[in-house]
Amino acid sequence: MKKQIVEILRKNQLSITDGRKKILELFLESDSALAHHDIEEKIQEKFDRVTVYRTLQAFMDKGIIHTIPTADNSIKYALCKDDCEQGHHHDDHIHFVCKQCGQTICLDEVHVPSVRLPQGYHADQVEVVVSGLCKECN
Amino acid sequence: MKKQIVEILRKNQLSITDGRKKILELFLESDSALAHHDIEEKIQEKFDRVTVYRTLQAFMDKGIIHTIPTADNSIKYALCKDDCEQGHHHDDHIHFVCKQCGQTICLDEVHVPSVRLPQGYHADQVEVVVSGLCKECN
DNA sequence: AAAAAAATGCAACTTTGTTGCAAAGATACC
DNA sequence: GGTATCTTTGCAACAAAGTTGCATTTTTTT
Ligand SMILES: [Mn+2]
Ligand SMILES: [Mn+2]
Ligand SMILES: [Zn+2]
Ligand SMILES: [Zn+2]
Repeated sequence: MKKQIVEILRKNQLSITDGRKKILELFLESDSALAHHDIEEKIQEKFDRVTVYRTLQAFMDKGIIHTIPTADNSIKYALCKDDCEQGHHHDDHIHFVCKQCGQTICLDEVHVPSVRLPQGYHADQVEVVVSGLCKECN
Repeated sequence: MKKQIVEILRKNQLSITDGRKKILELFLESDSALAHHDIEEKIQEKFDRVTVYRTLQAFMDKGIIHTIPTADNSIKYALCKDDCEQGHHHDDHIHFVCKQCGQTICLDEVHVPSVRLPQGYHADQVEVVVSGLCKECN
């Protein structure tokens, strides 16, 4: 695990720091997406709030994590499983938000459906967020 | 128009106040979704920030407007065209965000596709947000 | 027109996010 | 390993966004 973490950081040309290792570990351990707030809560050692922001930004830039849109002003972040790179994400899976337990989950095996847009529109990216009851809560 | 505004408020059992009339007018006039911030900008008369929050909340509760999730912490709001009521929204259309002009648009004529979830999951609601180039910017 | 009910504005506060800069830490090179 | 260089961190100070209680104003009801 520790090995894998350093591996990922190195592969992405990020210097290996305690904060980055810890936050990346959090993502690797978690099976649901994390908001900035969740990260600050879950980290026992305290890293400055600003560091967490900057780390998330760095991970985003490198294509290590991706965002999941929400309607409550609390962007969620999750590991990219696919081959995302520096500046280009290719996460084409859908996301699930459980109304019971509140967890946000990447359903990597469910690909985003293709949507037919009206004449003139050009789609770059399709985000699908399904809410309801998850496997556990159902 | 003025007539329609009062009509909508009355139908939803909201008392007719200047703030609500003005904000509802804004939504009726706009062809793109509005964030809280946009509303404060567009209103010339100044209503207190808190009033705007409370108005949006009231409109949401009544099913007059619906939210559109974003990945940048700026929830967008738009009029419900369908038959949304007190507590139950039935907006099953997709949303489009233009990367050029930044506008968020309800594509009322494009229904959300059905997604097949893994065993055990139960979907209540499907949100689809497509981003790319809009009709105008393409 | 008066009474009752509801919405507003204000103040005070909390939470969230941003920026510049000095200190600390990581990497590269010898 | 030891040192120079480059990067990251924490802190402070700030800005923006969101919440709550309460007195005043406005709207609705009678
Ligand atoms: Mn995902
Ligand atoms: Mn819509
Ligand atoms: Zn659940
Ligand atoms: Zn556009």
